[in-house]
Amino acid sequence: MTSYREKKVITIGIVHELTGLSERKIRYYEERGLIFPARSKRGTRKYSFSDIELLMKIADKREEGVQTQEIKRDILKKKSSKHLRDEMLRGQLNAHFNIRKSQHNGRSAP
Amino acid sequence: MTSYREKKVITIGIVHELTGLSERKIRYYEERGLIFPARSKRGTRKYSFSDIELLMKIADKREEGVQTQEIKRDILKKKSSKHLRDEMLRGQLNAHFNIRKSQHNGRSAP
DNA sequence: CGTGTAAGGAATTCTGACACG
DNA sequence: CGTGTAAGGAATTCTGACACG
Repeated sequence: MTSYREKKVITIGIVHELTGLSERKIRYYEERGLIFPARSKRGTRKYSFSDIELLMKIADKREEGVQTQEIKRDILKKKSSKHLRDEMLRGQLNAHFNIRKSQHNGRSAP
Repeated sequence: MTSYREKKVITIGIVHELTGLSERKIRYYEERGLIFPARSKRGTRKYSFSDIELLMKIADKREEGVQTQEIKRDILKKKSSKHLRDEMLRGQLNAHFNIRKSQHNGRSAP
């Protein structure tokens, strides 16, 4: 999969245009560990569309008065629940295909 | 649809990193009408992932010795054949749904 | 804590031009 | 025709710091 959404290719100026956030804020959220841009060879930050979406969620939280530390926790929680979901999904798929296999083979899978 | 692929957000330096093409070449292909970056407020060029893919195709053609004018023709031809395909597809879908409608209603669609 | 700002330097981007071919 | 390069200016980005609160 090419995954344009995850590819880090957008400079901070464009991120500012797209989100309305000041460059200062964007850099600060990185400093606080909420976001992790890649770096080009000469050190300029590069963001993905996914990063931009996250930044907009962060901006919403901040407007509600939520502190960056809180937001960071939420992000980590969300991330781990996604991993969990993916693992459960994988588990179900494996079960499914094992069943299909055993039906086809007339015996249980190895 | 958000269409990350078509969104023009990538600066020429990153395009250079991604394609290996010199900035001179990238600008020249624009001058010849092969590619159409957007511009930021202060005039810096912005490219989409789609543009980058097209640039790589252009680079291949150029390596084969094809002139920019030829390449431009190919691009236009490809574009119009896509439009044609889309129109035919739309036609088929319309026909399909008209049939389904008339089956459900017991009469032909308006 | 979160954000603005002025500071200075380094890297980026732009345009129009000359070169070679 | 297609591309490199040197030129000069304008805009971008970076870091570390001070300010306010």
